[in-house]
Amino acid sequence: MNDRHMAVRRIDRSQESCVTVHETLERIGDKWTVLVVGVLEHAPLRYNEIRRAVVGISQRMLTLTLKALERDGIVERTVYPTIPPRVDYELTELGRSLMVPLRALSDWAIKYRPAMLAARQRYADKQRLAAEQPRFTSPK
Amino acid sequence: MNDRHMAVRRIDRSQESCVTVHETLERIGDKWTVLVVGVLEHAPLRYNEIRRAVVGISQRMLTLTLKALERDGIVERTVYPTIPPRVDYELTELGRSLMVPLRALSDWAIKYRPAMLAARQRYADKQRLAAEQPRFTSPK
DNA sequence: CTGAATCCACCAAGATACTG
DNA sequence: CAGTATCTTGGTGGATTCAG
Repeated sequence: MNDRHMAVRRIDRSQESCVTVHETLERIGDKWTVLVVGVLEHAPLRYNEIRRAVVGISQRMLTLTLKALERDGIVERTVYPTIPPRVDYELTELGRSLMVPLRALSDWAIKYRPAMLAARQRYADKQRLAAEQPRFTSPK
Repeated sequence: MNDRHMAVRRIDRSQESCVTVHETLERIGDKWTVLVVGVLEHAPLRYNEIRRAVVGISQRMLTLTLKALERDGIVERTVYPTIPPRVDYELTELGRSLMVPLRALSDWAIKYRPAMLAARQRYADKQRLAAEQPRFTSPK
């Protein structure tokens, strides 16, 4: 049994954790979640404060995102029954713990984004060349 | 100027890194990327080996995912011009560096998933109670 | 075996208007 | 101020077929 077979085997064992990451990413990998969590990192904010901080988010999406975050215990919702009503959102302990891997991802993104963009550029150039000079590679 | 104003101010400064995480998550937060990267962690694999390892992925999605990963320099594609053709995919150095924050996220997911599920359960119970016994909270 | 191409269903998400 | 409700749409992803 060669390396390849060993590797394919090993997939089964690591599949579990892969799926777990996948599920987590499906949860927080949507369009707005990390942005909302991000603005809540340093202090609790009110509904409209979040709305202003997360540029471009619609009311609907903010409400849905916050509700999902509340449901999963990432943020806590506090209602002050005043007039006008006031609702604060703040990260829970669980939410703050999420900031750790998020920061790791942030560090990676900041460090390697240039490399990614460079790779993308190289790929684009390669594609462009292949399209412009097909006679060199596929002399039909 | 109180804490809240300070916090709102600080958002501007941290906005940049938040957006960076957000962009990265939009890139790898899709349905299949992490799963594909996951199975490639330990060894290069051929197209159909990946297909079998990532249960449920369609040909189309695998091709699209691999192409995007190749474009961004996460995986490298090697063609062996044999008959039948053989194509190996393996993580690049950049791809392997991505495994680090991914593992951090994995650790978080494994550690706190129970807490998340528990929170979700509590939320569901709370909703159910509010729906079943509206007379206690909103005596219409 | 490794794709590319086409068609189609579904859903996330935006816009808008309304409410307590 | 803090949401809900409804409508609409662009894009993601699945199924299927064709090709080198």
